[in-house]
Amino acid sequence: MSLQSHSFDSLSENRLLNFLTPNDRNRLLARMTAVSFGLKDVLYNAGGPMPYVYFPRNGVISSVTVMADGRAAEVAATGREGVIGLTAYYGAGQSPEKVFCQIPCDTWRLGTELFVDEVRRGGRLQALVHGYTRSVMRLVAQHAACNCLHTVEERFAKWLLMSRDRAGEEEFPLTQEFLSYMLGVRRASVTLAAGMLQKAGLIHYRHGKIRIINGKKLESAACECYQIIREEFEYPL
Amino acid sequence: MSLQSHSFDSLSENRLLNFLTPNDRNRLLARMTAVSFGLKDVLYNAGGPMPYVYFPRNGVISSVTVMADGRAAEVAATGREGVIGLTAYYGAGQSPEKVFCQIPCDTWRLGTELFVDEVRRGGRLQALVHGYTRSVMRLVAQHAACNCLHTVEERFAKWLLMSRDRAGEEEFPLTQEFLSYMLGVRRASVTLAAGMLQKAGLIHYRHGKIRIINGKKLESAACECYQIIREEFEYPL
DNA sequence: GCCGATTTGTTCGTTTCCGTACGAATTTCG
DNA sequence: CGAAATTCGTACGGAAACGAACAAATCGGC
Repeated sequence: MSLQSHSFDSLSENRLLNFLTPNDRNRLLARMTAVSFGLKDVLYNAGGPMPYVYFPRNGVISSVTVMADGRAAEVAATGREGVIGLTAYYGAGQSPEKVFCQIPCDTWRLGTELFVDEVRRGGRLQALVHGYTRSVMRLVAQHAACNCLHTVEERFAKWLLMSRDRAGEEEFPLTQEFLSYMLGVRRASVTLAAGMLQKAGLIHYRHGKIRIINGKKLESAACECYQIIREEFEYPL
Repeated sequence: MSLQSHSFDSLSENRLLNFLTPNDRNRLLARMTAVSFGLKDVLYNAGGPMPYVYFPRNGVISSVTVMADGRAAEVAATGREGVIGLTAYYGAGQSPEKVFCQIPCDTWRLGTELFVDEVRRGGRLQALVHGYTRSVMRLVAQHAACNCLHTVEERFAKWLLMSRDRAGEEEFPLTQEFLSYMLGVRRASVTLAAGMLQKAGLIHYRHGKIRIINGKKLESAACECYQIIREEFEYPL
């Protein structure tokens, strides 16, 4: 994690912040700090405190539910369309999930209490946060059903496409070990699925990096959940 | 679905409403109608309108995500601890899920716009709704991971216990066909799991009715997710 | 360019669950 | 009471994924 100084740009690269009026946005930015995260840097531990909320400007942040035996599954991925620490606004004292950096990213960091106060003021920020809440609930619900009903290969493709959309990149760092943790399956199952998709020419990967070759066909390989989620997050105001 | 007249009792049998001040509660009750639902009655269709919200007084309401091929999986069960139609407050024009009656119940029905206006006033109702939102997000996230990581038998036991807590009954109507729809698995898989639990003396079932015989042991048969969710909603033992 | 660490490929037997099908038991209703 | 409908038991082959282990490929640092 690294801190940087910043000038008060008109746009913030975060969708929620960008929908604010320039006045509101600048007031918030004045209280924020630019913070960057590297691969696997932890923002919150499960059951740990949430002193800050974060507005990603790029990259992807993952939230995973961890079971008692250490196994885990991702419940949400957040990019520049959202904010990390939403549940604090709804009264959570500790993070219910482990939250960490999946694709290296830059964020705006804001003290949690400041965030809560700002949202409570109402206005457009509150409307945005409420709309985002609705989208997150839909996302998690769709994942829940998806995890019951769809194969590893379909979920693998869905996951890649979602990461691409959020990061805005066709290539990003990703090990199969890591992804098996996200999907809640064996690493060998990921190898199998990855091999199929690579043979079909949809992706290319190699020692910790993966690249999407044919996004259109990859969408066909993914389950319907991907489209549903993508549409959910294309909310205008 | 049936409508009944009602007198303005001081308590409503719904946990959210009961936490309100008597004044607030009575103001809401004055605008509500008592509505009862029978098995499989539909409150909202997926993509359909949400003209009313409902505060259950007993029984259980299920929300399921339905896929294009008709298969489905439950993402939430709601009893007297919550409210149906929460997402309307967060700006949803249509229900993202199919919502229907799982265990026959009586509810208080309130016009959606009235509900939204009341919550927007702030005060204790808003605090309760926000806290409930947090709990629901946790519930759905836990289900999402659970669906990846736990067996049908574990999830079966979890489901029974959650239904019992919400309905406040040890016995309720339930067909295996119905449950297979909830769990997103084959009916034959449910038969297998049910047979195991019955042989072990934890439950007894017969032609559409199921009874919990040994709740304590059933908790051991369930995955850890059950306890986590129960604590989240602070159900009494 | 070599070495250790990381990442990926592959194998084995096993378990869980699937899709399908059909018969038996139970309940409902005319 | 008898017929129809619902619900449950079970069986089959097959697919998907598991847990574990080991070998091969690739990369980064020296």
